[in-house]
Amino acid sequence: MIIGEASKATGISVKMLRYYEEIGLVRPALRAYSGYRIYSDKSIATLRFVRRARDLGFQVKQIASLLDLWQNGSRASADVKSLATTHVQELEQRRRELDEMIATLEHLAHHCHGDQRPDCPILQSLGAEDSAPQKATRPRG
Amino acid sequence: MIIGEASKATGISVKMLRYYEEIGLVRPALRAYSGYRIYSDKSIATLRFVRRARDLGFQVKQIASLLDLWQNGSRASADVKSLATTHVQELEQRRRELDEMIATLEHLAHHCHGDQRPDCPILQSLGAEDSAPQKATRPRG
DNA sequence: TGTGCACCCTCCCATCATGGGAGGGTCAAG
DNA sequence: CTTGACCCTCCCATGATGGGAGGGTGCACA
Repeated sequence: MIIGEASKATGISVKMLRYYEEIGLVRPALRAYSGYRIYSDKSIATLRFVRRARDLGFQVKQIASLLDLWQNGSRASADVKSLATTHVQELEQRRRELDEMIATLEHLAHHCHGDQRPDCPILQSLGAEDSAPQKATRPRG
Repeated sequence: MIIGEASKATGISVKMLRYYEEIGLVRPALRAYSGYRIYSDKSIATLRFVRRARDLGFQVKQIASLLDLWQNGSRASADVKSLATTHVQELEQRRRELDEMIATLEHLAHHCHGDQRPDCPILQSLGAEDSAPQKATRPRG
C-alpha cells in the first residue's frame, strides 16, 4: 500500500501520515525504490489505532503511551485505565467550561430582542463596568 | 496605567495585550516618552469587553465583530444575536463531540479491570480489526 | 514508444492563541 | 548611583493540521 491508499484505509490524511512518522509517533514506513512509502497491514492496523485514539480526543503524546501499552504484552490494565480516566477528567473539565459558556450565552441571547434596535443584553453584559460577565446562574431568586 | 497594571485590571496577560494590539483587535495604546504603553480608562473598558468575550469562547475575529457592534450606536441587536447564536451552535457541536468521547471512554473504562493483568477493553476497542471504535451507545439490546 | 495524468517526494509557510526568553532600556526607592 | 522591578522589541515554540511549490514516479492509453 502506498500512502494515498493508507490514507483511505485509515481515515488519516496523507499529510498527517507523514507527520506522525516525522514526530516519531509511528515507525518510519518502508520505502520503495522510488522513495514511496510502503505500508504493511500491520502498520495500517497501528495507524487505525492512532486514528481511533484521536477520535476519542487523546493527544499525540498520550497516544504514544497507549501504543506502548498496546504493544507491550506485559502491560497492566491499570495503567491503561489510569490514562483513560485522567483523559476523561480533562474532557469533563472542558465540557463544564463549555456548559457554562453555553448557559451564559443562551441566557443572554434569550433576552435579546434580535430586531433593528441597538439595545442588547449581550453587549451590555460584555461591556459592563463591574468585573465579571453576567453568568446564567439563577435569575436572581 | 502602564501595561502591567492594565494586565491586572483586565485579566489579560501582558503578552496578550501586546498581541491584541499587534493584530489590530484593539487600537494601539498611547505611548509615554519612554515608549511604555499607556492605557486609558476607556481602553481598559474595551479590553475587559475582549476578555469577557474570550471567556465566552468567542474567537478573536468574532470579538472584532462584537467590538464593532458594541461601538456602533446604530447597530441592530439582531446582528449581535445572530453572532451569538451561531457561536452557541458551534459550542454545542463541540459539546456533543465531547459527550460522545466521554461516553465511549467511560463505558470502556468501566469494563476495564484496572489491575495487573494485561487484558483491557480500552486497548481492544482501539485496536479492533473493524473500522470504528466501539461506541458507548446501547449495549446492543 | 511517447504522453499525460494521478500520484508521490521534500521543504517551507500558515494557522490560532498563547507563552518563553534574550538583549537592552526606564523608573523609582533606597 | 545602584538595584530591582518593570517595560520595550524580536525571535522561537507549541499542537495538529492544511496549503502549495518544485520536481520525480508509475501506469494506462494512444
